[in-house]
Amino acid sequence: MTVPASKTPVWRSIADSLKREIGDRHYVEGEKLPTEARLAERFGVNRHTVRHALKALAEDGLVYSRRGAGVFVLARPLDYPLSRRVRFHQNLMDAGRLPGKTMLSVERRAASDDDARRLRLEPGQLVAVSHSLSFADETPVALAESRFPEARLPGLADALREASSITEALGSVGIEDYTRRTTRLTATTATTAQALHLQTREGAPLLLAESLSGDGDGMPVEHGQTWFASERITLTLNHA
Amino acid sequence: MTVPASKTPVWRSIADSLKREIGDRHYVEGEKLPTEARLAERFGVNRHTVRHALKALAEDGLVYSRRGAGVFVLARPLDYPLSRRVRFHQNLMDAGRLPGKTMLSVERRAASDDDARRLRLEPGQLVAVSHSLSFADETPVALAESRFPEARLPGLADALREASSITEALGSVGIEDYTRRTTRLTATTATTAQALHLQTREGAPLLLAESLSGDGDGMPVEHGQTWFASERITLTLNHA
DNA sequence: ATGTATAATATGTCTAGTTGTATAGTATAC
DNA sequence: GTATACTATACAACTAGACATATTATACAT
Repeated sequence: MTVPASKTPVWRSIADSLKREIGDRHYVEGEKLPTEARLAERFGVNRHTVRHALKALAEDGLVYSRRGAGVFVLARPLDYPLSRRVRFHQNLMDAGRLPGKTMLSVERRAASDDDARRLRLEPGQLVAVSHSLSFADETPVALAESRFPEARLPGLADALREASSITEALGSVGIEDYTRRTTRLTATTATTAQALHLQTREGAPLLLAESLSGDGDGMPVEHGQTWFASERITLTLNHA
Repeated sequence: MTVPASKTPVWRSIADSLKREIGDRHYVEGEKLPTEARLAERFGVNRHTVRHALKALAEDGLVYSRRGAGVFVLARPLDYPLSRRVRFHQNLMDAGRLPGKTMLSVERRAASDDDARRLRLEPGQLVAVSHSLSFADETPVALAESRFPEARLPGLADALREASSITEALGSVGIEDYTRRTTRLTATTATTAQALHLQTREGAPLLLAESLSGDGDGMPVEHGQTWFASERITLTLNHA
């Protein structure tokens, strides 16, 4: 259900943060750290909490303080927490176009009010719903649920079941050209089921892209949600 | 001592009561609720029962609590368009929200290898580093850490400290026009410190946008990371 | 230049109050 | 029996403000 609550006190994470910065030479030996008040502002905590963190650093012999003057760097830590950013650097431009895609299921069902509004159908008309899993080099990176206006594009559900790609399936029902209209991005955490598919842990950060695609005339042809395993993938936008 | 046998638990009716009061603007955005102890007194229950009710409100995103400080009222979610020319203030005002930004800290320090590569400096040259927090109607929505090539734009750190916006600060050192070159999007979960700033819980989903902006000639002027409180904001891409 | 008074900053200490968490216990409903 | 709802107590973690004390920066007189 919930992410295992790490019970690291705030002051400790602040201490680690400063330790890392000293280790990375953001502050050099002899240099004065920002004042307690500024650090408190920066970390969004009370001055006393910062003092607690600084006390820990002082006890480690990393800094020392002089009343009225400031806090100064004494030495670098022998070892400090490694910087995060150990990431898979997978570049992809367009959400949902990845090599390696497995169709998990394709169903036909009546459009919900929401589906109908987005796909410009009447509630109750048929929509094709597909669930799919995308891979990059055998590793699952994205889980998608897409809805198509089956009522307007009869035979699409069957085509989706047989075709090897969405583009191909759409082509077989007469849509030669479809483009993404909008994408809305948020972050979520993985449910149990999502974690299973994406081979990650429950509560892992996921990037959720909700998209709407249309044909050349702007008529919607697909509306769906794609969950990316954020630890394995990065969406890159080139504002060219 | 006799409690009337009702089907709904006491904590739920307390939650409903508070919910109604917040809805009725009895308590406004950002305002602090009475302490748990006082609420317990007022409703004639144990503090833990009040806590149970407050937990429900927090899960609905209505309130947020800070240990040692109190419980505060939050605001509603909103949409945030991502485009080449990122103008936070304009976007929020278009959405009918009152934008705000507070500079948490501005420092100058030596560029790390990573900073240097991205900003096209030599390692060790000066970079200006700012931490800032953006608001919509008093509710924090984004936390940012930005790095600027101070070596190439002397005086920028001071300008950032005084100016009311990044655009203004860059303008004062001769950068009239800057645009976003790339944005990389991932999802993460909130660390303790991030949760504090964004007034959310530890482990809450965050949308992380890493961006690189350049001037008219393509020379980098800013490189930074922005963490969006995903429960309060959605990034929207218009593939126009 | 040098010394001095003064204001502004910065850290040190103290008191009080608030939320977070852990543990234990009681009554009631199913 | 065993959850569920609630009470009771204690302590940890953090905030908030006030004030003392040490240091630095500034202005000014000499």
